[in-house]
Amino acid sequence: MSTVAKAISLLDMLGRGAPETALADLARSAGFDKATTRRLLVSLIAQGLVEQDDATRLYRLGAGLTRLALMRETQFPFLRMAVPVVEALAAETGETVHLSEYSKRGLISVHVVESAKANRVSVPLGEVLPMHATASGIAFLAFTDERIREAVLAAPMPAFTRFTIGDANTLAEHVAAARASGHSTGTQGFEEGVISVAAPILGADGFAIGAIAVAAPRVRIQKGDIDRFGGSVIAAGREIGERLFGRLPGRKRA
Amino acid sequence: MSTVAKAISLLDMLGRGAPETALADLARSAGFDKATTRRLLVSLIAQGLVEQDDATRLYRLGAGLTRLALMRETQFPFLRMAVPVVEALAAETGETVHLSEYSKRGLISVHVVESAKANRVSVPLGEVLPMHATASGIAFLAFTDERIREAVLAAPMPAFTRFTIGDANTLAEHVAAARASGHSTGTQGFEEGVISVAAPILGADGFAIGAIAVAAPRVRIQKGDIDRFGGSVIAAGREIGERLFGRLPGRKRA
DNA sequence: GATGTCATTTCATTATTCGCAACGGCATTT
DNA sequence: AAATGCCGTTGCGAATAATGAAATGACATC
Repeated sequence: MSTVAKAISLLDMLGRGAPETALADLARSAGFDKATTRRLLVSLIAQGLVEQDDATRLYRLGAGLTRLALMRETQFPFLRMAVPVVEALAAETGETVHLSEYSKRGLISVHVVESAKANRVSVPLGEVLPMHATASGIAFLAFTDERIREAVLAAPMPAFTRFTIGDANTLAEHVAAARASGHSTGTQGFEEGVISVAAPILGADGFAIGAIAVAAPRVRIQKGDIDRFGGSVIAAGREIGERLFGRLPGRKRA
Repeated sequence: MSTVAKAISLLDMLGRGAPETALADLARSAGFDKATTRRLLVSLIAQGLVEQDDATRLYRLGAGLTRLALMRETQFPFLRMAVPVVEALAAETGETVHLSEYSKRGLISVHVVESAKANRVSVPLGEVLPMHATASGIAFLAFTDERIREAVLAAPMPAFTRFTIGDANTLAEHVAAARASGHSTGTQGFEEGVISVAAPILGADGFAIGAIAVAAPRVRIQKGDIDRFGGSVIAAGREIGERLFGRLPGRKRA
């Protein structure tokens, strides 16, 4: 494990739990020696990625992360382009809508608009969505590079509910159906009682870079709702792609 | 120089220039060997903080940064609490308003609402504002921990314009005036033709954690505008602090 | 006042990182 | 077509940075 990987894993741990963490807790859950952990934190503090409370000695994520994320957003305005579309879709459907972006680790939920209804689906920001267990993941897989798809199909598929897809064949069927129809459906695969409908967001090269999804409590879904949501998320996903890269991204750039 | 410091400096370079950078350029401007640079990038890619275009081999900042920044925002909702106040101040003043947060490197501008007027001040997101050359920096210094203030007063003060404050005595005077009045004024110290008025945002311990500022073209500022803006930014800064930490943070936590 | 926990520092050992050099791919130039 | 130059990538011995055990001091609890 490289030193930078260790340092970044500390950032992950700082992000996971409470807003602030003690050195000993961090060292314990990371599995590093206390001295090692502290040296890594000192390096991260010097770069502004971590801050330490002067009084309590507790560590927390630093503003340097916000800075880097803003610089990325300036270079590639994913949120600026996508958020209005997400809001519109949420208004149209009245259900929770969430937007996710591909990363090595999985799909990262980067924006959420929750339904105004009392019984609604909640999605934490920054959460990593598993590819095999969510509508967003399946929609993404259906339109991504073959190597990524094969890697996910070959990887283990942890079960989150008793409905989670657990084998490569079933997953491949769902992916094929999504590629054919342009949208995917997730039925309680990640959380019980939740049904989602998702569509991919395509990049300049025609491969998926993320997904947009409508998520609603199962009890509220009527016959026809899924098809209606499907058409809406497809349109929304396509509009985001067009706003980011211009009109009509085809399979493979010209 | 620690390995993690090198890796993070690469993230900085990726954020600075064009949206995508080649390995050779990165190695050159960072001063690392090509092999070293690449190994660091590979580590960063594995963690999702950097992405590489499969076709062009160019590197760019990755979605993992957005994830970490969102997790931080979840733990400490600075933007969620502050943005509405920034918007309100922008609406009230009709000028550009920007919000910044303290970091080891300087004040990071984390949100900007630009004036609707044609002649307006523009502030790039993620930019690091120098403490000695901006109204925000002086407002921050006036209400920060003594050690941070002394460190800035002792540090070199690069000149950005012919109006930039260049010596510790002058800066200390401005800071003292800001502490007395509750707000600061920046007169073309960072960019010519721009006047800013700023107030601190105080944390739970009574020390500054950031600043909020109104920035307008010098030619539009009338007599009385500065005092009017001063009162408004003080109120806005205080409201952000209250929204974040509850009512009435005094000097030093009880 | 004793005990336990915590953050921080030190130091010899070890493992990781480093930079040189070489290779193959690709484009432009001769 | 051959040659040149630049690029990204990889291998290997040398150099350096990271490591973990242990010691220290501060703090709170018992």
